[in-house]
Amino acid sequence: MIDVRLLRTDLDAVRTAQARRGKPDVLAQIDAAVALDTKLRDLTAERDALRARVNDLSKQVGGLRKAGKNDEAEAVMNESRALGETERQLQADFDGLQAQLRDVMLRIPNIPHVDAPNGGSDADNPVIKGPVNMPAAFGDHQRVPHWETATVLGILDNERATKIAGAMFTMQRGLGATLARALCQFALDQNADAFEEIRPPSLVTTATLTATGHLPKFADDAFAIERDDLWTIPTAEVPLTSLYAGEVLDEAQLPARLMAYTPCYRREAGSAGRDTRGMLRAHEFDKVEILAIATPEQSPTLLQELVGRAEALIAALELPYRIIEICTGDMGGSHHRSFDLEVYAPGCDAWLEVSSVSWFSDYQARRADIRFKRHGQKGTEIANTLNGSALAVPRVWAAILENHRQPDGSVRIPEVLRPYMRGAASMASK
RNA sequence: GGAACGGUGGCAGAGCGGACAAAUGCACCCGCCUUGAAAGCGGGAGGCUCAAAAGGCCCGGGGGUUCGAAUCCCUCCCGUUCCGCCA
Repeated sequence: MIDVRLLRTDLDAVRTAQARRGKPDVLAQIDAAVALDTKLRDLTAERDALRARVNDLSKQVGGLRKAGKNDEAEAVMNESRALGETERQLQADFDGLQAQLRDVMLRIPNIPHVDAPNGGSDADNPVIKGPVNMPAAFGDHQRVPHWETATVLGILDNERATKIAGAMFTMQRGLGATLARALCQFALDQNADAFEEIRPPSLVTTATLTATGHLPKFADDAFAIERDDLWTIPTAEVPLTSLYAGEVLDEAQLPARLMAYTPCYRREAGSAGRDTRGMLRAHEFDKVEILAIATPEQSPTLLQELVGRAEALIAALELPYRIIEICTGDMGGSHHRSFDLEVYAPGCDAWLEVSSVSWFSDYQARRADIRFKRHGQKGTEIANTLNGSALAVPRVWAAILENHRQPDGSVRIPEVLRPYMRGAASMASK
């Protein structure tokens, strides 16, 4: 959520910034929020004055009773009783308005960072680095889609995954499964110097999924376990962001750096029929996420650090990549500023998004109620959150199969992964 | 799933219808004392809302009773222990 106070103090700035997203309905939501907020504040003043009166009368009753003046006490009680009726009515109105305001506020997106590039769609995302590791030319042996190579090598069995779980599920076998696990372990180990490893729940409550901004707007994208009122997580961002929800952290604890490997579940509603082959899109996949909870001042540096860490992993895997910045029209609703890391897959002839690193300013932290206290200062302040995929398995898995495919049809395993694959240097058909 | 007992400030823990934002201890901050520190003594300090003051709200969440609820009632959630089941 953005701070409601911004609507009162900097309405024009909010409008201008939100207009950069190019979503007309957002401006309408802002107007609605302003109207509700104004009414709510008037009502609050009215209700509080009434309450003050009731509180005062109640105290009088206590005093009169003790003094034995029961008749006078009775009169005051009657007056207070009458006011109580009005108070209850005002409170009911208040509750209704507040719920409406919250509902609108939850749907208003974050304010883009001043440096986020303007643009209307992903076509406008500028490439800010790369291509890196791009060979002058790819060999014919690399122009083979990973699903063909994987089938020949017997390391991917999506037909049986479909038999077991339905369309859009994948299943790796043998060294293919080992490779998926190796990528996760590698990503965790590479970031263990600065991040605490967490193994969080992958099923979460509605409140937790709301904190990150996935609800209420994107309910269709998540699997719901209705009987138990739980949701499957689309990313480890969800449980990690809420790890300190409702808590007040000491300034010295920041930045808190957390990382987690989790399975990720996405319904991919609206994507039926797209990327049906191979590993490019699935309902369930593995990912290692790195995340920071920080002060606003620490955030810009952390954002660069997270991008750098994601980049280092891809570079170590000897894959061609580039970094793009997400423009205002393509940015996620919770995002303040974000960058994507794309890997080139010669077999598919496509740039695959393998990592997305974002700064959420205080948008998620306000929803999750994560605050911190500065030394020597009164009060608390909303924290900032940032996160990024250190490594998302499926597309990296696919890119390895395509980039590292050898003329003889085998796939070379990058050096850095071999210790995680029982020393295997390549995957070849039997 | 069943039973019992709990959920109060950063932590521990009292309060169980009327001046309770809430005793006390620990931790914390500021003084005094001291060469410095500890101990001791004195003082301070919760969060949210409001531009601020006033006011209001917050004793797990929600609802109810009452002139008045941390305190009584209902309900949900969470925790601990025991039983059952189980990887």
